[in-house]
Amino acid sequence: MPITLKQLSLLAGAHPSTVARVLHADPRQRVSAELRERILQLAREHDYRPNSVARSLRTKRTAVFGVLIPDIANPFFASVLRGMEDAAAERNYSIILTNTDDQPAREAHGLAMLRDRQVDGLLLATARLHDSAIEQLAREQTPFVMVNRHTEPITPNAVVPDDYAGAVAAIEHLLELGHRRIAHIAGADDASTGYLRRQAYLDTLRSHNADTFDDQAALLVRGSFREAGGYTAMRTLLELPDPPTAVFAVNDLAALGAIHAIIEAGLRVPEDISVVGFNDLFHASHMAPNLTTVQVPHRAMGVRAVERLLDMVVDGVMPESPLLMPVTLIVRQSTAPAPQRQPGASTHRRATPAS
Amino acid sequence: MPITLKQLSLLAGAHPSTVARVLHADPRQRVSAELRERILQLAREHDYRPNSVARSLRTKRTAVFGVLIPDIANPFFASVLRGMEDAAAERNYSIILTNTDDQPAREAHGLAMLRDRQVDGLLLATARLHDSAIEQLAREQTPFVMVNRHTEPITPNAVVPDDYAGAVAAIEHLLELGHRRIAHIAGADDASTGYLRRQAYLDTLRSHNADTFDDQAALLVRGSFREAGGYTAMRTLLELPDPPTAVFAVNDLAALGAIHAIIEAGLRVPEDISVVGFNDLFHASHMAPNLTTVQVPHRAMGVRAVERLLDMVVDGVMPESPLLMPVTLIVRQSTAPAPQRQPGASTHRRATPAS
DNA sequence: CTGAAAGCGCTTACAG
DNA sequence: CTGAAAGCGCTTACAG
Repeated sequence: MPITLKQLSLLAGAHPSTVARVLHADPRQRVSAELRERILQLAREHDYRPNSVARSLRTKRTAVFGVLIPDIANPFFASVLRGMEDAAAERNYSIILTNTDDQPAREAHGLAMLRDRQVDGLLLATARLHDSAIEQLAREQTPFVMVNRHTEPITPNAVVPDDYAGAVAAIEHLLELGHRRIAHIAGADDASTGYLRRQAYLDTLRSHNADTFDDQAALLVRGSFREAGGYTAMRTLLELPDPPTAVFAVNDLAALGAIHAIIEAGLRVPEDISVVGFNDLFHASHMAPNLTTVQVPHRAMGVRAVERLLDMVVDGVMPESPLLMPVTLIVRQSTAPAPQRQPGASTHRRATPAS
Repeated sequence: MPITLKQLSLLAGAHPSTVARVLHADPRQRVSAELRERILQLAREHDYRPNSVARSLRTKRTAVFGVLIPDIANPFFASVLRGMEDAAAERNYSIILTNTDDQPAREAHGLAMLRDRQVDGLLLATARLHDSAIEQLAREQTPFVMVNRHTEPITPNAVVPDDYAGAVAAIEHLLELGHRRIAHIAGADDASTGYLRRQAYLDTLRSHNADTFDDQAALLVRGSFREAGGYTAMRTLLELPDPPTAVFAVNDLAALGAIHAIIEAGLRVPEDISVVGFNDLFHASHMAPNLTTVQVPHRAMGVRAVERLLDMVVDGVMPESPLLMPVTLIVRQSTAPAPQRQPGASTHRRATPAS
């Protein structure tokens, strides 16, 4: 059992309030040097540590932030969380984690639990473009920051990748390689990431080929943010009479699934089909082949989100505008010049064994 | 501002203690049906939710577990944490996360912070074989469970992979493939994982070749649990006059680094050198080549650890013996029969281009 | 069946 | 310079 303030004050022969003042190094304190020394000495001897729960009840501050994340086992979110925890620890804040699996019921449950625990603010990596739970938080003036995804229209308390610019860079890279049949494996379009990357895809292709481009005919397939979605979407694309020579996947996991489908169909990446991902997951550089992708500064995004939340909660400073984290196209081995299509050549040709 | 119990009791025209009893569905409660209904109704209307901080101060229970993890950005620990959070949420417990980067100072700081927050128990993924911080916790009777690593000798509050059996399976697999020069890239030997996997390596080779085996001459190199360590260790091995034909790495990250070094040297995996990892990381199956590895049930390990801690803290049930999670050798593409060594053939030969 | 009170361990405005 | 008191929002043993 750790020692309490009261016990300490008994030992020191001083009133608890005096002890508290000394321990807080209250600037207005004017305690005699001798008494202060005695108190400090005893606190050290008995390793006195204030009970945060009691302090929180009194001060109405917990120094805890609640985090809602779809799935911490997804390495992207793990990096973001690492950044959050580092930035929080720096200011003696702690992080309580809740996984939601993108299920509104789990989100609601997590939010309620976090509020019951009186967290000082929330970090949400779960925003949908129209998100009633988040609108509710805004109405209640609960301090929160959105990370990675934002609601529509974007608000100053958002810290997100520059999805649009990243997707434009990816598509332009493919165009420069000579690709003309460029597909997009889209994510959920109720998430800003999925929506913006898809929009950038459509806009870039349209502006590049204003005369003939037709949104309806675009090689746009709904996938998901996960591997299985990328796999299924790619199979759909491969069955087209005239399949794409390049694919921009909404993220690295979907790209991974797409590559599986391509290889399974006996085609090669990048010789037959180029693939670009998004995020630059921990292992994007270890995949077969190494993935060309749009790098998002995951960890820094977590850091910045917490810094903004601390500004709001501790310093009362509201952000003026959303923070778009800069992204970078990293060209690796999964993209190559468009193959020369021989008219009439089978698009389902087997990869010729190299030997 | 959420409503408090006191405000609610005013509205109900009943005493706070009565309201509390109704809300807790106290079995011994014998409140008139009418009053109970009125209170319940008002609580619903005003969305009354008890303040956990106040409750915790009173009950001396926070329903929070503290977690010490080396690095949540490591996908292995991310999976473990996911399991922990799932199992905790099931019982309305929350998780506060602290990253330590395996630095004792950060561990001490994290532990102090978690204790100040009055967590009900600790989940430690940071144990060293001789760990004074953990010995201290044991002395103080703080409830805690060790995950993935344990102190020496192993105690009942440990939930760890069956490291020894997994490593034996890996080595036997290589022996069956005809390998005789089998190296080990070891991890830190002050961690049970590193220590046991190394011991299993030595024991298995020794028993397989009792006459000629010499511990001192074993192809044992100190690496680390991270990629860079595997890379450096492999380079050392490749410079030997008679390099190994197979390598058992202490974990998948080290295996990844080793594969880099092998490929960089112009050799092939598995044709020239077989590689086995440990853990089966999320991306072990996506690496080039797909990694043969010992699968550890990461998520389940987190779940079981929390269940044990809940048993201890909530139900007062102490575990009788440590829990060794079963592991499985997964044979993929990074292992193959030992190459036929031609006497005098250069071991640093370039891979012959396949075409 | 319900009320009144104590108290968890702090912090802080109020006195003197 | 330091003490005495109130109170954060609960829970629970004690009365009646």
